[in-house]
Amino acid sequence: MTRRGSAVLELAVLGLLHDAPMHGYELRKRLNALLGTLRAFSYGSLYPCLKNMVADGWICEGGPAGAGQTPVLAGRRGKIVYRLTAEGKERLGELLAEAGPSAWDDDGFGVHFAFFAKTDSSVRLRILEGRRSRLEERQEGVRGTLARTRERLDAYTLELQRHGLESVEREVRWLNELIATERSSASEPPQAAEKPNRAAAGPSSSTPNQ
Amino acid sequence: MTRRGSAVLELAVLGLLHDAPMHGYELRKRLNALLGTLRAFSYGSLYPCLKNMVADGWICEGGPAGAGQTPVLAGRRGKIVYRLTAEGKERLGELLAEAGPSAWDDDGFGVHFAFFAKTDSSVRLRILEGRRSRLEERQEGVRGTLARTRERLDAYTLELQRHGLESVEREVRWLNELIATERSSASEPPQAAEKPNRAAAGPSSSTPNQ
DNA sequence: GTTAGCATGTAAGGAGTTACATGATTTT
DNA sequence: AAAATCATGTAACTCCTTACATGCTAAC
Repeated sequence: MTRRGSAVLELAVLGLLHDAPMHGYELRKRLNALLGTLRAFSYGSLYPCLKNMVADGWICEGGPAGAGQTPVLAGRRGKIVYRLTAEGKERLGELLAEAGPSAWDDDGFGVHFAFFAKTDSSVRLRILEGRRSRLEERQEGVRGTLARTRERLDAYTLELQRHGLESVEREVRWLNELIATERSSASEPPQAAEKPNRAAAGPSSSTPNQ
Repeated sequence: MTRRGSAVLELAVLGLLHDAPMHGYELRKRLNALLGTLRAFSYGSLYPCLKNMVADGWICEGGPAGAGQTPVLAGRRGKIVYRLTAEGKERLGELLAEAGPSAWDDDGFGVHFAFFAKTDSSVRLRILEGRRSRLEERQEGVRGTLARTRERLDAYTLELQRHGLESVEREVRWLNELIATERSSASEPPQAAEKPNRAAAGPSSSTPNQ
């Protein structure tokens, strides 16, 4: 159980490698595309994380699936293609089933949401609701201190608070819509989804990648 | 020039102590009230920062102003009231005159904005514009990778990207309004901004969201 | 054959939190 | 005087970035 960076990075890597084996460089691009405005990781955190995940047995070096061995391009320094191991898939399943606080906070929520297509409907709902109540708590806190100190604040500070609160309100409204959609379509994908998996039956998918 | 935490914390402390001398505990409350949803600091970063700032000469221990001496409540462990030194005021002035990248990024912008009442109008404008172009760059980047990878993304990931982009667009519109206000009132204080906005700037678009 | 871009890696350190340890003051 | 809260401080640890170092592969 070697220590590593955040659970965020671990989940993101597992989730991306679940779709297709990849090397680190490519992984980083997809990672930052996936997280968009939320976050960006550098190689300095990605590569050590990959090492640790290999040590933990979640992922391994080597080509797609059937041909078990490493390509062995000379002694060292070729591309290293990583893929999920069986334990890695299991681990991914555990992480995607997590609906506790770690999936509600600013760091965790985005990644969990990004992999909602791989997540059970009930878990999705609990994460959305957890996130919402987390935001509502924050709203309460800010509104409280704001009420207690409004008179001492200048116009700019006030405007900053106003904009901050409005952003949170906006996200709450967004969550409300998502929750409503999620509830109305009890187990369907949102509208045009295309990955109804989450059955985990077929191991050797053997995607002829690259 | 002892090392310390971010320039954010330094500026925030200087700005708050400029209004009134305070001890650390109180300072932290004001700090987190000031930054609202943006940020929250713990004692573990505040107290060491205060020490460093004393070492640098920006602040010193001791009561308000006229009565120069420390209250000296026994040998140790009473409240420690900090106040700005002359050098500290100078330093604050320098930091408030900063209109470069450090005042545009996610960390820096909020604090600089919070002290806009203490900032020159021209500097305010440059910071707002810098922040805006920073956000527009980010928009471009995300839109680009989104366009290149849209087909491979499921509905949830897409929704995440959409919401992220919309948040950025919203902040850009906010900045546009602020910039317009700033330009029209060349050197006046902002206005009694309670909630008179939503009509100030060019692009408007009246936000149809819900 | 040399520049440019792909690809992997690591050491140093910055920035901040958590958890703990302690003491002072107020409330009950 | 016990409990709660105010107040200060620090050591250990987490997480991530920057800056560097290296090598492979394609284009010109």
